[in-house]
Amino acid sequence: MQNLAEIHSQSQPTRAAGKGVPASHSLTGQIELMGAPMAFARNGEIFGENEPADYLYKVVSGAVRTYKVLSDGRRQIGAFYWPGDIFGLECGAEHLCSAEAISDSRILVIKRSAVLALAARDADVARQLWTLTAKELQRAQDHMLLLIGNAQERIVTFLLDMADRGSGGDAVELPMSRQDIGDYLGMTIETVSRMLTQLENAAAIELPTHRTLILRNRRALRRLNA
Amino acid sequence: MQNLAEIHSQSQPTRAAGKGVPASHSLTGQIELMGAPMAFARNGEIFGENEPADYLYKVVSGAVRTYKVLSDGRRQIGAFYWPGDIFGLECGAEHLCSAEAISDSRILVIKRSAVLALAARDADVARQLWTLTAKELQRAQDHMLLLIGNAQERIVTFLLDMADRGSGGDAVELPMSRQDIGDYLGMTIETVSRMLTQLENAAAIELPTHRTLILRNRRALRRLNA
DNA sequence: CGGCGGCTTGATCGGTCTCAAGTACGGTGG
DNA sequence: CCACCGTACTTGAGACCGATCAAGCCGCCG
Repeated sequence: MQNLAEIHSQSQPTRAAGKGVPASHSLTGQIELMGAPMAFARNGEIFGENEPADYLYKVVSGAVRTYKVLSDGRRQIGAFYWPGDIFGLECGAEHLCSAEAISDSRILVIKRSAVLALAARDADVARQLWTLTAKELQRAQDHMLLLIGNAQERIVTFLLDMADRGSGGDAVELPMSRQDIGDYLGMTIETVSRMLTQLENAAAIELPTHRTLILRNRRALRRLNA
Repeated sequence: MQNLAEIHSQSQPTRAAGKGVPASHSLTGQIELMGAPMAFARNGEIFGENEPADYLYKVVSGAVRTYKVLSDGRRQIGAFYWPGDIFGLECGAEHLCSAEAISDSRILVIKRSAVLALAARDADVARQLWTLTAKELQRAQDHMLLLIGNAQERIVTFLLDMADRGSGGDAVELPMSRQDIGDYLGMTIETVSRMLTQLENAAAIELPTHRTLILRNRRALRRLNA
């Protein structure tokens, strides 16, 4: 039910983009016409590290995590993707990380070869592939800055990020587990939990459900964020 | 003196590439013809964060660091660049980090507008701009993985990296200070120093000079690295 | 109602930072 | 060539933060 609602709210702007497309979104528009929607169950693998990167992906509904697993078993989550986000785009022939659905998701699956062929003819499309990768780079660099802060700074930055990417209001649905958050921020679930409790006690946030976050004092959060 | 020698050893392969250019290096070849060499003194600023990204850069001799400074004064070094490396390439209009010469350096300075114009006409050049950014992304992701390890793992990975990028032998010149290393690895200079001493005591490395590193036991290092 | 998985809370341990001296090195001038 | 100085680096002691290990709690689903 919830998924169906999400599909509607997401696919409508998509169709609109397919008609009156601003130049800067032509890749998104043209690409989507080449894509086939697919359903992935919660925790289902979308692609694995070192697999051939024959496709790229766009989230229609649900949410996705990309990650690498280190030799000692630790898992580092590289990014979370929301409806509208494109992921799995590689310049080389293989995926550099794995991707899984965080919740039941619908994903547009797009043939890479078709996109590359288009890019070879259309400089505009080529530039947008480059732009997408540059955005990923910027995201990775911001993520690096996150990892050098202390636990509180990491959590606060993360929560503000989540809120910015959500509906815009103060209530945010967190589709990922505490383990996911920990693996994204480079800390244990215990520390994640403690920091959340601490922020709740400080009246900066509220957690009516484990997966529901309400920002109560953005100003205070931004101050802690420094 | 040393600089002149470096310029020679570096500029020769460059000239060779300008003549019989493999397709996959055409950007490097064509771009260099558009560049003007410039000298930067040790610690000299090459560009600053948020400045217009009108140029991109290629190290001829010396070494370069890119970094961001956080509001609380901490500095995070994003990458080190050696002769042959290209840096400062942005997809957007502004630089996202600052860049400084680590030692006295000669840098090829290339007009971005010329490169972009070329890319708009030549799909091959466009693809190589994309490839360069994708390489940066991969580097940033590896750097993230570095930051989640403990101090010993970070140092060991760093040293092995340095050795790989050096002449290939076991002796490596480290042009950067302990502070640079610390800001790259997200730790204090004291911890950097302690880890180096510890590795030296374990006979894994040797530090005849503060800036000279000799790997004595790569196997042991790789094991610590895990 | 029972059981399981995900989350929280508590106590302790260890690693890294911080603060504070001490030391070696490179450059400069006598 | 040596003495001097300043900077960069090393070493040490103590505090603090987050990891670890171990219970306990909550919500969910059968």
